[in-house]
Amino acid sequence: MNSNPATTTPTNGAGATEVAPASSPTFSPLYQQIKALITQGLESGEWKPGEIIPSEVELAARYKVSQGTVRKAIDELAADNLLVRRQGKGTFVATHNEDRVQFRFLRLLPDDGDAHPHVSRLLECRRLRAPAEIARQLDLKPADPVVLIRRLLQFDGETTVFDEIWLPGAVFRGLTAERLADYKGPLYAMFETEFGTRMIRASEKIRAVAADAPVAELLKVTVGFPLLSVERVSYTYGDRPVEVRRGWYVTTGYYYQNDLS
Amino acid sequence: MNSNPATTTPTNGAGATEVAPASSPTFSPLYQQIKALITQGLESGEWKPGEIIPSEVELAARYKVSQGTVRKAIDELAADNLLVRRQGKGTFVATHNEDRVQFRFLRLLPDDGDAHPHVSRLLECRRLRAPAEIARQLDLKPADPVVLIRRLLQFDGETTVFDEIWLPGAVFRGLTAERLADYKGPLYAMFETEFGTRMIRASEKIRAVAADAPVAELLKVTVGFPLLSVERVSYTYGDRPVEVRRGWYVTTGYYYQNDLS
DNA sequence: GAGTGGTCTAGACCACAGC
DNA sequence: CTGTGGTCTAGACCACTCT
Repeated sequence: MNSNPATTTPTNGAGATEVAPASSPTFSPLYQQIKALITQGLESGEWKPGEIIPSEVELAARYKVSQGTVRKAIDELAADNLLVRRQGKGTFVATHNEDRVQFRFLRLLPDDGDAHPHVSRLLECRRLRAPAEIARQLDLKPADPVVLIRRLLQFDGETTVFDEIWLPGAVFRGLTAERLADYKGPLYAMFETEFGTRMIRASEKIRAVAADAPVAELLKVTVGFPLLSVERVSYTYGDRPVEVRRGWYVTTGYYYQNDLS
Repeated sequence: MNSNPATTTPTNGAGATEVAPASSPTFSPLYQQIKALITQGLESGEWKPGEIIPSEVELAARYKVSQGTVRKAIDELAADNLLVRRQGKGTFVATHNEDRVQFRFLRLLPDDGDAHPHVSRLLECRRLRAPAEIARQLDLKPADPVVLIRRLLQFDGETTVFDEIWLPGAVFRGLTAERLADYKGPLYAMFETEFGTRMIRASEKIRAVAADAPVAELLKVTVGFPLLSVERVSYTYGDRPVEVRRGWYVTTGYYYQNDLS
């Protein structure tokens, strides 16, 4: 039938000319099945972030479909930011490392100019049992182990962001303050290279809140000062949540940039 | 050569088998030229919002290209939300009217549930000369005529949003408080059907600010209360700015939803 | 020159909507 | 049944990159 791409080859076309049998109630186009197969390869680690994947011709041969079908599958994966096409070179697995795609997840910009390297200052990194709300958002059982990271971000020397980051303990097993402090570059790059967990997408809830005493002191503002509250849940392959991040942003001189299209 | 799609037909292929001459320094794919031609048809009003455009076969014949090339052009226009494909029916010009695509531009959601019809209360609508900053953002000359709309939005009876909306006076010539009050439905739908100006995309700068006295009174909060400040510039065809909107949102019980992907 | 992705074509067939 | 968009194929050629 036309439903189970869990095997190595797509379900259509034992022969070459035969195409979608279709008419089944759960019809799925061939290229969607190919897309799922490629995603499996990404998820299983067959092709790692930054690496090149086989050429379209090779994949077409492997999956016994035409190059055009592979192309359409890759097109969608590239649109989803899972793959990156480079004409003349090949197709690569997207990575949080050597990319200026970090402005995809940190959208705080200065009122003037644009570029802004930031410095992270780690406050703590400890393991504890998940509070009920965090467990719910991470799809864990209550009291499952989690890692809590608290940190400050400075832009041009100004303390601008306070983050509380919650991660499932089972996935981030060897994560310690030392390893965090040693690592250069964005957190998501570390998660990807050190723990094999790649953030694919995120969903944010944004509010304006008044600074309470502890946060006010960290961000060097007065109690009651208006802060941008950003609550983010990040997802990896299969839409599995793997991070809850609660951020408090000082938005004097900086703003959160968003494009509606 | 391969550069001027301002004429009625694409620049490639006088014959049928001849394809892109290319090798020119300003190479542009055929489907991009088709895309530009279709966009012209949208902008000129040849096909109006909500209407159906010619079938792929027809367009292919008109432009003297293959159906596949037209298809790729339409695919991109649909991805940009300028067109909407409906299998079995045809391809339609996107519209702000009969669509639940209004949640694309108003992203305030209640903490529980999801749906939320809102009521608009018009405070004023008057014409004046553009302040320097507004003129700059709307790409007008200082002191050019503009329309200023001030209004409140209520969700479930709660006053949640105060908006100041600036529009170029030349485009919105007959816009009055009466017409605004009479019109049912979202503003962008009215702009589209009454003034032929369709909003395509928008860019927002979001901050947390303290309510000042006038805004606090309108939103029924205390002075200094944290509000979400949303400054939006909206664009129509050709990336021409046609609206500046400054909103103040009460985010207790509501949040601004954003997806990073 | 060889290999990669990118474009374009032509033709076949399928899924869906409306008559 | 007809017309629409949606899928799939096969082949040709172009643009880009590296050797």
